[in-house]
Amino acid sequence: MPKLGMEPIRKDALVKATIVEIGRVGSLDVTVSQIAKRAGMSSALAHHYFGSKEDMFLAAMRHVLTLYGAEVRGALAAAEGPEGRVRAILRASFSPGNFRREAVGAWMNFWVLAQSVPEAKRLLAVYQRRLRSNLRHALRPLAGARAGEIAAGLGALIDGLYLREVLKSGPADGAAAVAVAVRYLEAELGRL
Amino acid sequence: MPKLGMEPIRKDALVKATIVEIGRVGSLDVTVSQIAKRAGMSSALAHHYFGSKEDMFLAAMRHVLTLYGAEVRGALAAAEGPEGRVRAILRASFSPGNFRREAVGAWMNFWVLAQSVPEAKRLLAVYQRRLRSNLRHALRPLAGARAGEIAAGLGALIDGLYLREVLKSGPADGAAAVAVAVRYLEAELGRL
DNA sequence: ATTTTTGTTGATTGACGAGTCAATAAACTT
DNA sequence: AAGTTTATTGACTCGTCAATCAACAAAAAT
Repeated sequence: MPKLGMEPIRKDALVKATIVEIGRVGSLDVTVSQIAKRAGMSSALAHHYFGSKEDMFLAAMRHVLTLYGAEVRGALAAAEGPEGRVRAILRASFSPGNFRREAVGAWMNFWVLAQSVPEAKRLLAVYQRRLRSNLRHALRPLAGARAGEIAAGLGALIDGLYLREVLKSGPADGAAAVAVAVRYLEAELGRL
Repeated sequence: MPKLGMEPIRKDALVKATIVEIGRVGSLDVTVSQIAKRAGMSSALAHHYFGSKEDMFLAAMRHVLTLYGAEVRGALAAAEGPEGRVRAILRASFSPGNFRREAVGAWMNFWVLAQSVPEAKRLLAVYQRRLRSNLRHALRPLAGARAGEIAAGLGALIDGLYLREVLKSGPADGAAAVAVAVRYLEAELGRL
């Protein structure tokens, strides 16, 4: 009994299912059938809405990046003062949501995807540039000419702390990650 | 014309070919045939020496970790003074060899492998513990009680800088990575 | 009322790939 | 010389999976 206007609903369900499955399996070795099943439809329908598995992956990646972008933007809007802005970015980057099994798995594997799929590489590069630009902008009033260098360090540190979480068996600890990043920031600002 | 004592030679060739292929393809989606071909033998022989593809991956991972460990140990032996030891670890971590396409690809994908293969996870955890222990030990005389925290940050930073290199199209720049890490160190030691 | 568009799936195709096996050959052992 | 161990591969099995297709159903348009 086909209701109309299913396309966006189906696509959305597929994108979310893709992320969950990648996180569950821990790699991109997920079949379209697995994803479709979790999204409550046949694999044929998945192929109908997305032309290929790769398109599904890319859509999932855009979704994760969009969520993250929105989180950062929201945190920035509510922040006050230069330092508040930097801390807002850090808090958004290490929010509990970003440390959920699926999110971390998704990021990790999108990195791998970027190795072989140019469009994935492009998307990641855009995200990295934006993150760094945000950091640099927020740091300018605090660190002047050194803002760029500090932003580079902070950006890498954020990614590195992500990686750490992957290896831990227990529940991820975003607070600890924030603490490390804030320490670095304080050190760079000469407040030790 | 089978010469005897081929086993170690074949295994070695396979391990190296595995790393190269993973780096070339950019994911773990390499076939045993590809690896075997690059190593100059049939896929059947690869299966003969390693029981399975997974065993091949694990052997390759051990190889990479062993190389890195040896590099760090060598650099430490030649270092003088506490700060020299920290810098030695950084230099070893960001040596040109570790930034070659294959090496970076290998590391990235071993991280993914660790998600689904417990033995891989164990190996990576051992490496991480050792790196951190080395850093902490070297930092103790410089930072006292804060050595642990700083080591945690530096360890994550090292991994994060790796990730950055993956996205860059041009040749990797180890020197820039070292510079960022050293900045972090200097900042934490309050020498800005 | 019938044609078109949208939604949906079971069944199928076609390719590919991990792992096995039988067979062959050269070296070592007795 | 006969037998054993090691090296090696082509051919094969068996499974999996992305992508396609034919067919069916319901809403919209004509």
